[in-house]
Amino acid sequence: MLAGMLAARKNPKRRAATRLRDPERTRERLLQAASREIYRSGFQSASLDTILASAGVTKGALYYHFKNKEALGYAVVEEVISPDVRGTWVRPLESVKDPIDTLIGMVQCLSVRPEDVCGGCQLNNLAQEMSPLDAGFRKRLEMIFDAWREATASVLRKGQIHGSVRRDVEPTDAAGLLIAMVEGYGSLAKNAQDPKVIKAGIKNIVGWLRSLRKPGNRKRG
Amino acid sequence: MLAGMLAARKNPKRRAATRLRDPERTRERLLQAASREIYRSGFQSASLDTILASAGVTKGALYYHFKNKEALGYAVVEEVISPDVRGTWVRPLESVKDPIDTLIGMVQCLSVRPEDVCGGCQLNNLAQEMSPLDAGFRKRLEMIFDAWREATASVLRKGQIHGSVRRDVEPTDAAGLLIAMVEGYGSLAKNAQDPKVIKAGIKNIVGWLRSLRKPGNRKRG
DNA sequence: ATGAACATACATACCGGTCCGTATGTTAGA
DNA sequence: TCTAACATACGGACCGGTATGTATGTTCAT
Repeated sequence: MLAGMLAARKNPKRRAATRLRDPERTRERLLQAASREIYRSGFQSASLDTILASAGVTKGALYYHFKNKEALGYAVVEEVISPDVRGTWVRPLESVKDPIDTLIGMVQCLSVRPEDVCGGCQLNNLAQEMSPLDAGFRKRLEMIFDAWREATASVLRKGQIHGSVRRDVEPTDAAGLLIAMVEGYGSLAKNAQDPKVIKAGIKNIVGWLRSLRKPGNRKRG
Repeated sequence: MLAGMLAARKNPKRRAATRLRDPERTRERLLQAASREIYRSGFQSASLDTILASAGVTKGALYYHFKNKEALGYAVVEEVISPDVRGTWVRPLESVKDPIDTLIGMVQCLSVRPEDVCGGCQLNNLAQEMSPLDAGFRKRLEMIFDAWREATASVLRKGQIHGSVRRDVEPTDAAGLLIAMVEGYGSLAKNAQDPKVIKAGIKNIVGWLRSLRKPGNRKRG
């Protein structure tokens, strides 16, 4: 046990002993490289050779860790995109006081960096490309959308109970509309290749979010 | 001219004399076939062979009428998608009485046929795929979006003058938001592969459109 | 009979995927 | 403890299929 850890100190200065033969790291590098390449080129046009070059490994490594290109894509959805969306749109909604303020803050945190705007939303990109073509992608992506919408609807319901959200708001409808707005503006901005579109979108979405607040509970006048 | 030409009348009864050698028709068939194949598979994955088989011609005809695949794609944007969007979202706004009612009617006319919902919006599909990759596509598609937004904003401005639209509405912002909602719900429905998503979207968009109406001008209580 | 409007055949490049080799770790028996 | 035997983790050549694009032949229309 101990001997194993200390073993093979051949080149103490070069190569931190963990560089070679680190399968978890290799798999993670493949996932990240695939995520980037899919983000740039779409799944169908994503070249495995490009992914391999970016990850610094070869076909052998890829097909050891993943059955095929499709499985690699599924893994990107489950292990890269899904955690990302959860961290951005679901976790911030747990244990929250004012839902509207929180949602406004999240929308205002949408990236306006040109690189992000021009590339679009990873989730939506893949959904648009693959959902009509591949049920495996579709189901995995729909689970992410569902989690996003349900988390938003849930926080709106809590707000209604607490009294900060209008009672005539349908939480599920409003959550769906919010997501449609976010993705819709993301699409327009991606096409325009211009962060100004997203900035205008944030302003308008925030305005709509304010309209969900119960009269008399306004934080800003 | 009169002599010599025995001209090989092999099959006089088949082939109405105008079927063969109709370059305009050939070009149009190529455009329509390309439009369908691009709609199904996206531009990058659209196969020229599939397009040719669908159009019933061969490579020679394609490369006689179009310089390359890119030029064919551009022509689809300009000669198929652009007129389609104009007919659906721009022309109905010309010479209109109540802008809100008209916009509501247009949104309610959004197709809920499974085939259309599952395939998504031609315009948005191409924009999402190609805008980050090809400036030629991007500019052509942006012109279409601009025309759509400007026509909508214009009709809202007229409504403000006429008194049917609230004065605190920013026409350009509202037009952009409407388009974002339409495309956003279209994206969600395409991913869900379920017309119910679009139906819910129509309901919510219509509700938002009603909120733009000037108080006292409501057509419906 | 001459150019326009195609059809045919082919060049070339790249794709995902397979196959086999090999270096590295791990285990088991003497 | 040494090592044979095996499992793991890759490297890299190679293959069939398909992609766009080209070069050239053929036919129709005037």
